[in-house]
Amino acid sequence: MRLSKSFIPTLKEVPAEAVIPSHILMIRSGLVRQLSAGIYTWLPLGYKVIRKIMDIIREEMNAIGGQEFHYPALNPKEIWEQTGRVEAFGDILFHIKNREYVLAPTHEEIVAYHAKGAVVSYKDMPQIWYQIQTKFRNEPRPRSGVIRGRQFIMKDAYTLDRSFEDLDKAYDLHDKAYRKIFDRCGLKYFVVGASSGAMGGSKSEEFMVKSDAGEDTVAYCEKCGYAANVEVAQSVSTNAKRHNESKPPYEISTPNVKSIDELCEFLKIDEHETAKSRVYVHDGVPVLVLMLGNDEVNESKLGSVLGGNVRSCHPDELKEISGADAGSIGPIGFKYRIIADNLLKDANNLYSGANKNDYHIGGIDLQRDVPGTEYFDLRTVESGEKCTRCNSTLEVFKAIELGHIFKLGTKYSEALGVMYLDEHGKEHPIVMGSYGIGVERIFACYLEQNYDDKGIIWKKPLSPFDIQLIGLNMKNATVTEASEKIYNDLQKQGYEVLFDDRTDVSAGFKFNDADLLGMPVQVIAGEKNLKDGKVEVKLRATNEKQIVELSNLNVKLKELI
RNA sequence: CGGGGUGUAGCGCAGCCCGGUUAGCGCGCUUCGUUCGGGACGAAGAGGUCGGGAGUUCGAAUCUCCCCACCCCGACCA
Repeated sequence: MRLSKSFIPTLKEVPAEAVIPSHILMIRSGLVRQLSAGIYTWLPLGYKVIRKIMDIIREEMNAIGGQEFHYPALNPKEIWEQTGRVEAFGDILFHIKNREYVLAPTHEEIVAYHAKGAVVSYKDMPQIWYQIQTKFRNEPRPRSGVIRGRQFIMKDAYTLDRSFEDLDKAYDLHDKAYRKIFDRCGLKYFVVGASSGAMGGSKSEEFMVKSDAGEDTVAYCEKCGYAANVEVAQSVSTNAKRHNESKPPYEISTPNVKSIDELCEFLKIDEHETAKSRVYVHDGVPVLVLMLGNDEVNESKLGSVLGGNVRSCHPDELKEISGADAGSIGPIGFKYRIIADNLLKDANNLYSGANKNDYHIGGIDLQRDVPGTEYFDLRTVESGEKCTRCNSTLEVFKAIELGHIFKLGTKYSEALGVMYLDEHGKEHPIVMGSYGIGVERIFACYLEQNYDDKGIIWKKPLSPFDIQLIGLNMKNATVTEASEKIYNDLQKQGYEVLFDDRTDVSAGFKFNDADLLGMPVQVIAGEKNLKDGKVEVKLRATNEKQIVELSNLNVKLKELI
């Protein structure tokens, strides 16, 4: 493609609305333009990359027996009501104003609808149905460029099986296919076991990429591959001690001592001798949560332990509940339910609040003094703690979810009555699986992982072009003739070439544009080298440059690409 | 939805606090000339409902009120 005739609006300056590297690069290199919050137009160069990603996904989905569909984005609301998901999605679901339609945020219902009455025998299964299509979600806050949009491209696949055993097989096929897809795209990713939430299924895995732009926080062990959302992650941590001798509880005057740090400083004790108190309200009833030292309560873990409705207590409620303000609350004399983190199990000689302002109590033996205490894992894993599997060091960081695979089970088939007959003529609901990949997220994650201060660094699989051919000074006849010939030759060799044939742009400008756009190889045709029958070949990734005989160019490129 | 910020030429910004000619600057764009291997130079140009509405005032980009859009943090996130 000729740059002089292409719409590739590169920008020298950083657009105000872009903050994260991938978003900045997409806009600066003319790949994408924003239309509205969370809604983007893919420009030709960007769409070329999108198509390459989609092709890789297609090849790998077809390889496991997937059949490509194209489901409608516009769906009758009625079907969504039958599965209760109009309510479940709430404001996230886009509603059409002048007809009873919704814009599909995913397609379980539609797959089940078409399977009904059509996939009727155990002989009709297994099936893998997938599509690559635009999805709509009314995100309350779109952000991070294309990473969280209101309209986005998703590959979604659905499996239909007769049994949970067969679903396991379909799930494993997708697990393997996903790894191939992300490997081929050149991404560094990891896999997290996750809870499947409102999708309504059992087992699920998330494929994730480490990134500050991510929306999830995960704990990851490089050594053994343990990865978990911090909402559920666990680590090896040291329990509070149980000393041979339990001191009797005694009150200590601690004027103006509120935090654990202050308490340790005031009493010259170690954090591990203290229990921090947090009060929550669970379905209207106060609960005291005790944590060892300065450990933070993990509210997701707390939520799943307690169930129901949990909120942290307002400061002005504390006095009435406990008799003291924050900083002086503790288990002794607390009149409601008390739960504690596992690390505090049966600890003694602890210091904690006295439920009386400016007083703490020492010599607390949880076994003896607070016998009703229930113990759970309630703490949040932090970077540097040890992995529960291999005892190596865990790292906690933000990550972007690229793909998610679920074992759905029979939720949708039962809701919509999608049944088949087994070999004994007995009726069963079809067992479904659901598997998504965010196409733009692959794009954004690739950029997050492959750029430098000059711009994008493409590798062959996703690069919109293999080669950027730069004709320097296209007003010079030698350069024009030679570069036109090279352009034709390279294309005949089967390379995708972006030819910078602009006549009105200086050399430096072309070099910088080429580095910004980031094709893996640059072929630079200038008067200086052409007069010796040579061109310069530059590798974008390493900035390695070599002068190559024109006659040897094809051989050289074969080595490089 | 809570908190913070921004909105002035295609892009990036100044001007606003303290109202007063014809609203500026850089980049980009057009024309001509020069230059031609690391974001060239000169000259001449085009381009603006100052986000929208209402108000205060002799006079509003500037002050007041309402609304909208976009960005960031949080909540939310099958």
